[in-house]
Amino acid sequence: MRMKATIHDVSRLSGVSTATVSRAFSSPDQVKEATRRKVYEAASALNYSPNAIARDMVLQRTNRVAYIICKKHATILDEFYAGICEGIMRRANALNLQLIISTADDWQKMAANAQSKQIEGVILGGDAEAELINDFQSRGISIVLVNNRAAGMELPCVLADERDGIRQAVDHLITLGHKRIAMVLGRFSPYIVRERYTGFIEAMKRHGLTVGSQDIAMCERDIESATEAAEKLLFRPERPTAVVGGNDVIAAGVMKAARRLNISVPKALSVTGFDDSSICSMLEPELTSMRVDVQRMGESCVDILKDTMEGKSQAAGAVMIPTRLIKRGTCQEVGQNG
Amino acid sequence: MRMKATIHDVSRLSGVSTATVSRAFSSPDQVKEATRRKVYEAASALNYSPNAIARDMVLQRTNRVAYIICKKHATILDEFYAGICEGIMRRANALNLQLIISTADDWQKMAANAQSKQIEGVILGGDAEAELINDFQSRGISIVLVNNRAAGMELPCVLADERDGIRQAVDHLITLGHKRIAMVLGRFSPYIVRERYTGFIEAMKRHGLTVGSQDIAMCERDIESATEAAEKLLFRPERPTAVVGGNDVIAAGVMKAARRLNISVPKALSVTGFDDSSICSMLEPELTSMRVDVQRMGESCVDILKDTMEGKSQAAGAVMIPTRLIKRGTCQEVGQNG
DNA sequence: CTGAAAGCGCTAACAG
DNA sequence: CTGTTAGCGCTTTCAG
Repeated sequence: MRMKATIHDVSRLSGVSTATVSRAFSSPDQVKEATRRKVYEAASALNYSPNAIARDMVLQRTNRVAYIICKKHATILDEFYAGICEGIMRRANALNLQLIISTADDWQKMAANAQSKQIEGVILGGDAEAELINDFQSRGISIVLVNNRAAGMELPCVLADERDGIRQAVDHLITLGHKRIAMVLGRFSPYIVRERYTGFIEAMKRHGLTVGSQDIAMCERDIESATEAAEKLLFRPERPTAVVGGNDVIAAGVMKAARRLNISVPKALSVTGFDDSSICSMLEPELTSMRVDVQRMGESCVDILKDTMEGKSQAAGAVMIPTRLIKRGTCQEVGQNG
Repeated sequence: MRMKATIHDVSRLSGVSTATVSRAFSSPDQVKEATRRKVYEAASALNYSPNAIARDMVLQRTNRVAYIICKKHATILDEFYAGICEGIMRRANALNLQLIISTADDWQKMAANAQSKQIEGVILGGDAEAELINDFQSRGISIVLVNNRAAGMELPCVLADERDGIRQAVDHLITLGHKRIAMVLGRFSPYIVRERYTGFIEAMKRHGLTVGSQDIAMCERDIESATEAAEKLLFRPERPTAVVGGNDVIAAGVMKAARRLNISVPKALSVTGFDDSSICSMLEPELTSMRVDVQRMGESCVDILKDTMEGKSQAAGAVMIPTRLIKRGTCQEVGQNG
C-alpha cells in the first residue's frame, strides 16, 4: 500500500492551491462550482480523503468524548450499563463524535498517557470517585454524570426516576391489598441504594405503613446472594406477602427462594423487579418490573454533553427519565389463594 | 480556562530546547537525569502534558482501532457481543490503543467522514458485509473478524468452537440415554447458524442417529418465537426427550413451552442452552449450557489485530476458543420419571 | 473566488 | 547528551 494522498497531491493534480482544495472539502460553498468539481475529480482519482488528525490539530479540537464506567466487575456486561452505552453510542455517532469507552480502573491506570487522550468531554457512569471528577474538571473537560449525582458539585446528570419507580411498585402492591411488604436491596452504587431505599420507606409511609429493619434485606448483586437473603426474609412465620426486589436479578433471587420454600408466586407471594431487563420475560411467571429507558438516558447524556462542550447550556441540573410499571405475572391480589 | 501549555512553554521555563523536552517525555533515558528533572518540574508547574494529536500527526499513526458490531438491533445490548466488547476494551486499554465503538449501520452512514477516522485496525463482530470488508481492505486497514468467517478471503478471525460445543451437548444427552433429540435454532448470523446446525447433524450421525427435518425447528431470536416453535415440536405424540437450544434464550423458550404443555423439565424433557449467559442461573431449573469465554475472544481479537497492524504475524488463520459444557439442572437420564 | 504563507504542537535526523 | 531545523497535513488570514 503506497502512501496516502495528501492535500498537496490533489492540489497538484487539479491545478489549484492547497487552500482551495481545503475549502472544497470543509466549506464547499466558498469555491466556484467548476473548481470544486475539478478538485473532487482529482481527489477521487487519487483516492484522497482529508486527514482528520491534521485537521484536528490545526482546529484545536477533537470531537472526541469518552464514556467511563465506574464500576468494579462486569461493566458493559451489565445490561443496564450496556443499554446506556448503546444509547450513547448511537447518539454520538449521529452527532459525529468519536466515542471512547473505558472503565474507571483502566482509565486511571493509564493516567500518564490518558492526560493526552485529548477528549473534550466525558460521561461518567455509576459511582465516580471525587478524585476522578476533579481531575477532569481541572483539565477543563466537560462532564456529565449518569446514574449518579455528585454531592456538592454542580454537575449535569441524567437519572432514572428511581424514587418514583419504587413508589409505583409499592402503590401497585398496596392497591392489590398487600400490607406486609418487604424489600431486598443489592449493593448497587451508593446513590442508587439510597434512592431505592428512601423511595421504599417514603412510599410505605405515605400509606401509613411503617417498615421495620427486618423488612429490608441487603445482599450482594448476584442471584445466589439474593436468594439467601430472601430465604431468611421468607422463613419467618409472619412473612411478607410481597417483596419488591432492588432490581430484576434480585427479584429472580426472591422467586428462587420462594420456590425453595414452597411459596407459590404470585399466589402466596407477589414480587416486583426493577429495570425491566431481558430476564423478566424468561422467568416463570414473568416478572413485573419497572421499565427505565436506558437508551434514552444514554442519548440524553450525549446531548447534554455536547451542549456544555459548546458552552450552550450551563444548566447544571438533573435530567430525570421517567420510569414505568410493566405488569406481568408476579403480582396478585393478596389472599386470592385459589 | 487559559490556553493549554505547549512544549515551547516548558522549553522556555526549563531553559532547554523543545527537542529535549520532547525526549524527556517520549524517551526519558536519552536525557540526563538532572535535565529531565528540570523539565518535569517546569512541566508540572505549567500543568503541561503532551498533545497527543500533534504527536500522532508527526508519527503518522494513531493507535486507534474500532470495534464494529455488524448486527441489526441490540448490539452491545446483546450479552454475547457485550462480553466480547468487554474483552476488547480491557485488552485495548492495556495495550494503550484507543478504542472506538460503532455499529455497521452507523459506520456506513458516516461514510463520508468515516474515511478520515484514522483508525489503523478494525474488529468486525458478526455478519460483516463484503462491501464493508473490502472498504477497509482497500484502505489498508488491518481487519480481524470475530464470530464470523469470511468465505474466500484470507482474514484472521477468532471463533468459538461452535461445532464442538454442540457435539458436547449432544454427547452429554446421548450418554444420558436420549435418542430422540431435537434442536431449536434461532436466526443468528449465517455463520453461526451453519456451524450449530452442521454440528448437530454431525454429532447425531456419529452416534448412528439420523435427524429428520421435523427434528429441527427454526425461529427468530426472541423468546416468544422460540416458545412457539418449541410448542409445535413438543406437541407431537412421538415428541423428543431432549432438545438442544440454539442459545440460552432459545432454551428458555423451550422450557417455557414445556411448562405450558405440562412437560416437566428435566424429568420428561432435557434441554441444553448455548453461551452460558447470565440467565442460566436464573431459570428454574438452572440451565445446562455451553460456556464460551467471550471475554477471552475479545482479548484475542485485540492481540491479533495488534500483531497484524505491526506486520508481525501474517498468519491469517482462525483462532478457535474452546467451549465447555456446564452441567446444571435441565438434563436427566431418559426415562427416570420419578 | 483563489493563492501565498504562516503556523497548530510535536518529533527526528543531523550536528555539535 | 543537547540544540537546530525541517517538516507531518491541514486551515486560515490576508492579499490579490
